[in-house]
Amino acid sequence: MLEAVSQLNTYISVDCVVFGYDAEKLNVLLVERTLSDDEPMPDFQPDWTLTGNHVYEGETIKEAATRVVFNLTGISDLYLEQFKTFADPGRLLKPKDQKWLRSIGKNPEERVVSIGYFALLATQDVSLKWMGRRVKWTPVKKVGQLGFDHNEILEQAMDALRNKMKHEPIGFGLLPEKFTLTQLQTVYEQIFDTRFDKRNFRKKVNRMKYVIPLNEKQKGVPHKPAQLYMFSREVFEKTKKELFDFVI
Amino acid sequence: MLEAVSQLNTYISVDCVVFGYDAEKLNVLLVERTLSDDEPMPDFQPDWTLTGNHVYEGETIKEAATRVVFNLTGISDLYLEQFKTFADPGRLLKPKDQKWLRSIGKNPEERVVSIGYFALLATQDVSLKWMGRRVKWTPVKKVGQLGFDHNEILEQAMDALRNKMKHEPIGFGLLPEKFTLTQLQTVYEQIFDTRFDKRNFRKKVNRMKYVIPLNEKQKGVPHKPAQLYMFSREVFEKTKKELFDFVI
DNA sequence: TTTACTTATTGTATTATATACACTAAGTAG
DNA sequence: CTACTTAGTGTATATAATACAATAAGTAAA
Repeated sequence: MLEAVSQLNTYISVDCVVFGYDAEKLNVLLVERTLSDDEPMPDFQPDWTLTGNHVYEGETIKEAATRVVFNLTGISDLYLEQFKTFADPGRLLKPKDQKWLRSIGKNPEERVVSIGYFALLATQDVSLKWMGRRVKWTPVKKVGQLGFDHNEILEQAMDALRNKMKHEPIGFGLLPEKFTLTQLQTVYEQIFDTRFDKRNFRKKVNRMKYVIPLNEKQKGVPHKPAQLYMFSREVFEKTKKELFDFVI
Repeated sequence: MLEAVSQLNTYISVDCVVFGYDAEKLNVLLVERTLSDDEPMPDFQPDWTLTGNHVYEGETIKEAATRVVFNLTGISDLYLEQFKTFADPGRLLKPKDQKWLRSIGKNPEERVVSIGYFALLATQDVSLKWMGRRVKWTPVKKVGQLGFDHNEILEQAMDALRNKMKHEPIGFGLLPEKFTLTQLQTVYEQIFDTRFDKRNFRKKVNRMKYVIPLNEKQKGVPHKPAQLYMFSREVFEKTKKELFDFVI
């Protein structure tokens, strides 16, 4: 991955909401926010934030987001989408945020624009990289109070994810390359917090010619093994219908 | 409208793609880019750009976008949506852009983040305000080369508009409050560059209980006057179906 | 080997929506 | 009253949505 030699821009950052699905639930990647060891600030309790960084001069914002995700996961080939930008005055004005900004030598008055990206992957494809700070998966439903305005950013990312998933075949980004139909159904049930009828769900998938059955079955399960499938974006692009599937 | 006393931030701007529909075609609001009169730069030919401005310190980015649109149109109650942010290095590096930036005393090296909004309105509801620069409606299909990276921004706005219109009832934002079904159909035909069957289109609209017939007909037309309708967002919110109208 | 257990897989009937297609109705203008 | 223009409507067929329950294919334990 690109290792920019140029300087970090101080007022443009990207925040990445990295969603990881683990066959049961949707998780989000968080990093611990601490002060550097030599900072004498005993009242600063470490807490958690989304992953993000400022952009290098000379780097595009998408490159910056890709770099952030790559540095933590080692993955660069994933679904990554810019969903919203956060630039309001007051977004970094909580006392704890101000304290942290000062501690790393930033001007806490400076207005920082943060461009939000969300990324999708299957947690089983990832081993988290230690980048000098603790990193963890947290179930989205159990995320507590985050640093900065990151709870807001996470919420907006969830909205964007749900919206996109309603109309584009991106749920596959949360599954391993080979998956079962039950796994696929469960992804949608988890994210939309609902249940579907199995037969009707499969009828629907059946019509989608880009969900392709493989000559392979699940292994190592203590019950009837399920058929494995893969997603083909190529077939999707070729077979998708245009229009009149729209709302007025 | 808010008249900020604070200073303009130099590196955060909003660009507004103001779409106006005029019963025939989709237009976009452009402003002329000139040098101030006392600038001795005879080789700078005026050209056109989208409408935009930097944000005031203390102002949210949505407020800034609302202000920009209000100042040109006098309208503040319209559909306005953040669709994408443009912050790549090199987006303002064309010689003409550099010349212009220098002429207004900006550092042309500074990296400027521009947050893109698009807005919808019916041109007949608007009388353009003279803000010291020429302003005009241009048919989207006839837009030539714009200043800065505004052709790129316009294209992305069109993409966002089409996408949103496929799944949300926002087409009404381009029509006057009372409209005919033919007008509604034409909006969609223009924007998606296609034709629909009149009977099928009306059957579809008929099922949408939030498109409400009024006790009123078109006036002053030299043929059978059409029934007028209105859109009710309230009814829409109450009657919209949840889920399973999704793509896997 | 048999039984219990678990998850995978499948079909039918009903209703709603999509699509293709052409004629009549209600105005104005001359 | 005739010509012109746009508004408004119905039917038949195919596809998709929805509600609903029994059988199949494995493993694990008796």
